[in-house]
Amino acid sequence: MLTTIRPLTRQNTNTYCQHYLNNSILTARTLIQQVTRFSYIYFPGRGIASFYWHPKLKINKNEGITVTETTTQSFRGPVDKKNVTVDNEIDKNITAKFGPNSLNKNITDVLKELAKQERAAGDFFRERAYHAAIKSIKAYPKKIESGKEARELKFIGPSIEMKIDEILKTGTCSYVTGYPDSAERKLFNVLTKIPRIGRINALKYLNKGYKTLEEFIDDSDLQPDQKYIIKHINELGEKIPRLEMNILREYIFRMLKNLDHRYLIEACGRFRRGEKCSESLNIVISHPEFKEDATENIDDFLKKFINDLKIQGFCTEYFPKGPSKYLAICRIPSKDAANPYLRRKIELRAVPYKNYWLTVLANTGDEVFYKSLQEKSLEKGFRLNDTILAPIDPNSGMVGEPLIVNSEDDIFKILNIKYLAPETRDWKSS
DNA sequence: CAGACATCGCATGCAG
DNA sequence: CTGCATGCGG
DNA sequence: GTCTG
Repeated sequence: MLTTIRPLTRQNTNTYCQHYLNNSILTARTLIQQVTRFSYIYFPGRGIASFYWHPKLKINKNEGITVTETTTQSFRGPVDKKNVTVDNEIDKNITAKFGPNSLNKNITDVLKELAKQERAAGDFFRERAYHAAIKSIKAYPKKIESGKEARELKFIGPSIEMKIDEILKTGTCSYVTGYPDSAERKLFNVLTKIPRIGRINALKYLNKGYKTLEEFIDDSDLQPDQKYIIKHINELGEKIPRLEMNILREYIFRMLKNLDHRYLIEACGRFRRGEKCSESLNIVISHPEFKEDATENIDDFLKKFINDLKIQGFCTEYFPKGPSKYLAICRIPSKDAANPYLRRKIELRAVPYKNYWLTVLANTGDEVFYKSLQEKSLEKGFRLNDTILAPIDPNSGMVGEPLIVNSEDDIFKILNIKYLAPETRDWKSS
């Protein structure tokens, strides 16, 4: 037996480092990547941008962290001249009631389309600019009668002013209609729905000469999950009605509670925000006994659980997306064989108990709301993501001890932000 | 009018 | 192997 | 795309 000879994995050869911004343990490789990629990082309350790392911090999974040599090296980016001011605008937006203001839906709908186009085109800043404009218009309590009137609002400049005039006149905008809905563009839109195919790869495949999905599915580079999704692209593209999401959720919920009533489960995403339908269901699972330092147990649990779902026939197929995260294709068992339920996408993940509410918050979204919340947290001197809520020392920029979070409300309380019900977190759409 | 705006951790691929 | 670039996702 | 200095 060649027990002494094992393949060298990349992980074994890496030196691990501690990221001073969020205390996460990263490989030196990744950390250096981050340094080069984001040459400066803002700290709240001061404009200094710096980055520290421990190149000699080594991790052994069994023995824990051993510091072989503590060299602190700092990278300094350009110094930010302007003072970071507390932006009352954002505060208002965060805490204000965000009731649907459909007075100017005719305009925002077109702008939303434009934002979508810019995203597909890869222009992140224009996409963002349109979203800012939409937000601004939604907060405006009157019906907009002219581009000039809208120009007074924040984030509306000369370009959008013109577009609004056009929208008011024609109901649409030549930038929208001017985009030909060609076969190529349609294929592009479908391709980007496939996991791990974004706009770059979609373009690459288009340039390779694929004209239809049928041709594309034979591409040898495709992974099983990609092939499966292509095969069922229409079925899986169907939106799940809320009622059905509830049944799916209930099924998993009962399975879990039968195992142990202490399991925590939350269906996040659009479902939690109270929307009528969604393309997938996003489920987060935890348990008080899920410890942060024993993630293998959590991985094992989820693996077994999802396998059980498959044995029962509820889950027809599943694809790992990481050790504690799966894409499960599920179908509600139907008594009427002639009318089976459709296959649905369920994102299942299990997390340590400490991260449960942070993960739920992050996964509930929407994107725009959560991003604002993260920005707001930084301003208030906290680091917030799906694994940590911790104060940042304004002088050193170092992240302190993670705070204990036992509910979603805790997070809002710590940040001193009024709790927002999930239903009101719909900032991007509607 | 030029430059800022920016989740970030991770996988992957390339050149040397 | 290292250094570097870049795409993706949620 | 808009905003800032």
